[in-house]
Amino acid sequence: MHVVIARCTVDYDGRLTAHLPEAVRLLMVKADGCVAVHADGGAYKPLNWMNAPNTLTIEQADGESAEHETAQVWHVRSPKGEQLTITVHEVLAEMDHEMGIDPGLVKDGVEAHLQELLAADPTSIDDGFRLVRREFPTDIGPVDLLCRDTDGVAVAIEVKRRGEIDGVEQLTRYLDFLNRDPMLRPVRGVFVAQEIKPQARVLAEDRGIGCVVVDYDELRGIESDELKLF
Amino acid sequence: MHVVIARCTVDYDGRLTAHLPEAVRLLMVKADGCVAVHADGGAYKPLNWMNAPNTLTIEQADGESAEHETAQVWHVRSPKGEQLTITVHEVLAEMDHEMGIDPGLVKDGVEAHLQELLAADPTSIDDGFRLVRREFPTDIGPVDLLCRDTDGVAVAIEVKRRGEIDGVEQLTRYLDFLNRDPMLRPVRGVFVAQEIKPQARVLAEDRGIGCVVVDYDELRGIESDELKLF
DNA sequence: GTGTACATATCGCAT
DNA sequence: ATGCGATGTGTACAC
Repeated sequence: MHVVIARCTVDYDGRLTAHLPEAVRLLMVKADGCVAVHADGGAYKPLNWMNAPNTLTIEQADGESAEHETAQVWHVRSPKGEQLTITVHEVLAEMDHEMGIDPGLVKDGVEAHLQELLAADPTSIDDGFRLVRREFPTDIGPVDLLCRDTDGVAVAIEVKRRGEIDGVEQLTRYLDFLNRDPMLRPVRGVFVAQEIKPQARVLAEDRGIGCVVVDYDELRGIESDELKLF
Repeated sequence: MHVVIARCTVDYDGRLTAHLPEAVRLLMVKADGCVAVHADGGAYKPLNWMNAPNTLTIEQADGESAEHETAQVWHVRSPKGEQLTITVHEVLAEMDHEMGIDPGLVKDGVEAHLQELLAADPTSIDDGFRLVRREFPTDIGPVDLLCRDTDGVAVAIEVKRRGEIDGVEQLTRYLDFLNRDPMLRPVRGVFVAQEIKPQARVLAEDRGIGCVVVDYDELRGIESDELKLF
């Protein structure tokens, strides 16, 4: 990892073109060759960047350039033809350090957990729901949960952390395919999420898809309560 | 901007919980208070982070902690109740620098520009197109452009930098809703992008949606040519 | 403030 | 490679 604080101007030409006028910024070059230009604010996203793989060549200023206060020009090029040019006018601080490979991150609390909890107790979606299968396969991908309701009617369930329009589209596609299967037909749909956006709800209801909002912590509570009973 | 390279362990508890085992990483604290933990690879996204606003308190190790090799514990807390805890075992390098406010980024070539250019001259999509409205509202969100063709028929236009299947789905939804309005019906659709992926084109054509590929530089050229006429 | 769509999104997985 | 889904998405813009 190489870190430089420098007064610089930056130009990117690739998927779009962008220009950064002269200012003091942090330049970060990682071991895999990716480069990021950070301002002193604005969350974690850099102003400009180039992902690996790419090649970095640093052109030292010759005499004439030095007159124009240019110390270095960094050329970062990717195989796809993207290009980032950093003109370094002045280096204010610098740091270099070996870091080794990171052991990586352990996460908890994402959609998979929500799906597990609902699979363990589908009645938390609607009374009498019985699980047929998790990740029920269709030609266009697996449905999160397939259940049957009290009347024995098949119910396809799409689980999301945040319910937005895309999720309704996804469930609609699954329903289209599931309803071609004479063994399953008719299949109705239920959209389950911790939060459902109004426009997603409009679209879902317009298509006869039910909407259920669930609480992750509450589900986890119910789950642990039920475990206590055994 | 404060930058530290340190052997550390990291725990995040907020929208999810996550843990990073001990390793050498770069810690970045920006002037606005946001904090990022970077590994020496993996593009520009940090392993963990906390966006502004938040408060950072650094707890120096007391004697007992020092026995366990802990030098500092950083507590980052956001008003939303998210929390990032960085246990610093050893500081390997450090850097601190004032950078001032960044003058900001000038971008060119994003969808908004494309939409502006097309709104200014819809005939670059098809001869005789007249603009009715940009961001024409529907119950499920705004359509990029609504035009009328030479026959006075309404045309909904979805603009994308890169035309993929999602964009066709989006336009299809708008068309479904627009075609319920007796004042507009019938509404046809045109999908406009700098590049249209083959599968997106197949889907669009299957649904009777037209596809138009436009060249950004050329549009800008036409635009400046027309400006010259005035 | 809320809600929606865009992003040089990134990232991972399956085909 | 391409498509598709998830992300602690983040961010700007409209209502």
